[in-house]
Amino acid sequence: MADYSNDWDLQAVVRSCGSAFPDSELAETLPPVARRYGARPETVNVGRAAPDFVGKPVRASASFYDLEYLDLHHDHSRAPFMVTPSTTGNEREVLISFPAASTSGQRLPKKQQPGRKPGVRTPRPKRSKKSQLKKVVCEVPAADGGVSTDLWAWRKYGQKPIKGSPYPRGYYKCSSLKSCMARKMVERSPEKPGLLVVTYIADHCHAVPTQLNSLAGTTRNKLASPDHHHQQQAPTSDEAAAASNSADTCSMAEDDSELWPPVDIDLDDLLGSLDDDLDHFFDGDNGVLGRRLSL
DNA sequence: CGTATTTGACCCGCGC
DNA sequence: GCGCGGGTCAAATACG
Repeated sequence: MADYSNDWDLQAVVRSCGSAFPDSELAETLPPVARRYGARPETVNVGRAAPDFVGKPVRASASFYDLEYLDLHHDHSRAPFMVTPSTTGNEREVLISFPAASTSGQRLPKKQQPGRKPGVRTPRPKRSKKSQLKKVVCEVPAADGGVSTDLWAWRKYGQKPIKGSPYPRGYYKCSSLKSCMARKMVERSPEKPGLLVVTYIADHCHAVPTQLNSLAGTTRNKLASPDHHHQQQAPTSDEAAAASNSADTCSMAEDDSELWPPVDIDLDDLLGSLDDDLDHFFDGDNGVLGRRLSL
């Protein structure tokens, strides 16, 4: 079956980045997989654009920063990222980078260690070949307010230290739909600690959730507690948390106060203004986008 | 009580 | 074939 049938979200990411360039430049910059997005008229993706949020730290009760939010069709000079083919040479991989990195916020600490009893283990289905997975790699500023975050609801399912990198990598899967295979990995760039490297893998098999974290009832939006500031943890854990929270959508949980400047915006307010913006957007000369909204 | 996060254990692909 | 390293699972725990 066409394994690209659910590509649209990844393509959306690429599309978003692509607009940072003049079309001609984009055509030269992107590998085939990145240029292919235009050929999907049936897509249901709503490319929300939120130019006002680019580079602007915002705090919300859930994630709203998708690359989709970045304004890709208006002001190129404001587009905070660049798209380049992955250095791996893999056609299925695209590197999206956000040059304007800022310093990372410090995250807090956590408590003790849960664990898992050795032994019992259920058999798991065979893993698909890694090399066959579609990947979109984004580099985003670590602490500028989460330009990198997206509309999807993610649930963290793992974290691993990566050889050669002082920073651990966080693993997230889409929590909107249990059957959704979309995943992402978030790690801090060893060369540029101010950058987070976000790798999107697989596709969402559903539309952007109108209610983020639909499976979750709660988004752990812990309030900052004084204790948090006194507890210190291993740097790698802090970094991981910072990375996760900065680039993740729904896990911007504990103590964002250190990570997020004191700008408080409710998601509803945010989306409300966004909707206005979108109405504008779709009513304008963007017939293409309008057509893409074919739900 | 339900859900998210943490984190050690386990699984598996890949290079040698 | 073996070992390494990355990716995933799932129990324990935190939190609303």
